[in-house]
Parts: sequence; C-alpha cells; structure tokens
Amino acid sequence: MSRSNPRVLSTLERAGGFASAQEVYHLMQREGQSIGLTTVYRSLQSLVNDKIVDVLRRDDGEAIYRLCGETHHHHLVCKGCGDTVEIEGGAIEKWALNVAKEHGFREVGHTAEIFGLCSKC
Amino acid sequence: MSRSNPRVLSTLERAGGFASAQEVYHLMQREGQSIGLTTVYRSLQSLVNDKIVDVLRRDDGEAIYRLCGETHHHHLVCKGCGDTVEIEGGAIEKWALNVAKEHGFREVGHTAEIFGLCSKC
DNA sequence: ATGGAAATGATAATCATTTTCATTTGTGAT
DNA sequence: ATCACAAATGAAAATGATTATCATTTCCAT
Repeated sequence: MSRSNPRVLSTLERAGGFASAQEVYHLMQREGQSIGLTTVYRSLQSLVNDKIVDVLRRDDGEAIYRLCGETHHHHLVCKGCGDTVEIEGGAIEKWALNVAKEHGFREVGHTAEIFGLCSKC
Repeated sequence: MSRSNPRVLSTLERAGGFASAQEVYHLMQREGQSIGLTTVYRSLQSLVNDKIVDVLRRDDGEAIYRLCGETHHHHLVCKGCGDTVEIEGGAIEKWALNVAKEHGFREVGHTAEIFGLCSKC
C-alpha cells in the first residue's frame, strides 16, 4: 500500500475548491515541484479512501477532488460551471434508514447528489 | 447534423433503466443488428440534445443514458449478495427540488442510492 | 438518371486513468 | 556505518471510453 504524498494534499488545499488529478499535477509542475503523475493519482486515491477528500465527476467525466469537512453532507452541483454547495441531508438520512429497515437491511449507507443549473448559468 | 438512429433508441428502451453507449452497442451486436459504435454514440448524443434521454455518470466515469420522463426509482442494494430492491423515492424527489430551489437552481435532477446488508447476508 | 446532402462506420486520434516494473529512498537490525 | 528489505516513486506502456476523420453509401428532389 502507498500513503498520500503530503505535497499533493497541500496543493489540493491551495487550489481552493475542486481540482482534477491533472490540474493538481500541472499546478505542481508550474510551481517547480518535482512529482510524477502516478504519485498524484495514487495520493488522491488514498486520500479518498481515508475520506479526507471527496470525489465527484465533471460533465465530461473527469474526476475532481476536494477536501471534505468532517460532517457527512451532500452536494448540490451546477452542471454549467461546476459550482458546488454543501447541503444538510437530515431528511435523507432518515429516509435512507427507514427504507433500509423496512426491508431488513443493516449497516446502511447511502449516496445522494442533486444537480442542476445555478442562477448564473 | 445527424439524427438519431431509431434502432438505438429502441434498444435503449429495451435495455430497461440505464445503459452505457458501449452496452447499447454490444446488446445490438448480440442481437445480430449491424451498427457501428460511432453511430451509437452519435445517436445517443443527439437524443440527449433533443432531451429525449438523460445522461448520468457511473462511479467509474462512464456515461449512462436512460429515457427521461420515465418515472424513476431508486435502489436499495445489498453489499453482500448484490441483491437489489427498487424503491419509491417520493420524499427524495421533494427534498431535492426544495433544496435546489432554495439555492436558485433549475433543471434539477438527482441521484440517490442506499446500500447495506440484507437479512440473508 | 443525377447531384448533393445526410448518414454511416471503420479507423485513427485523444485523453484520463491504471498498470507495470525498475529504481530510489527510508528504516531498522546488526 | 553497513546490510537487507519494505515502501514510495515515476517513466513508460496499457487500457478503455469517447471523439474526430474521412471515404463510402443511402436518400431524395429535380
């Protein structure tokens, strides 16, 4: 197993908002940091596993990463500009638990995402 | 401009739920229909432009298509055996719309999935 | 039939991501 | 300090979905 290269996390932080693996890589290149694309991918992957960053998809399918907060939240994503709002999901949490219980499921988790066009787009 | 090949739409309908371009293509091949991958992509693209089908992304980034206007449901998936239950999502639909509206979003869609261990696993 | 526009599909190109594998680096034991 | 070995690194090749090219075929309207 490989652990995350701390410079990758630091760069992602500095990028503010979302960045793709390619963007993180090129950013580090431009800053003169010596790193391989492979390591960037591996580090981001590892950060996702450790639930330190979230991963979403752009419309073109490219994966974009960003630091996530500690609390479990959901995303409202603009299909146009990629702008993202974190939202509370209290209602969803209850719904998911109820539905799962009704069907005898345990160790329940869920995913939910809302997307649309924001007022600017 | 190119218009959609009707056999592509017909195959997507028959596939039920979601299908990727590759899946539609291979399905048609298996059925002995003669069609090119290019035409499948072009047709799906055109159907999306005409708002006849929706496009979403799988976790791995592959684009999946489905007829829109179809009443859609959500899934309760067992992590153990993969068994899947279709569930009504009335509460979710409202929640998604409300949250999106609060933030000034339009053309709203959403995804939601619940997973856990079923009673047999 | 004839000319042109649209449709088709094989092939090659693109691009993000993953895999391979040889090399380098860090670390702990002697 | 030296040796041994595991972890980390990154260049290069492989993969897989999607898109671009372009020559050919089909469809109509004249």
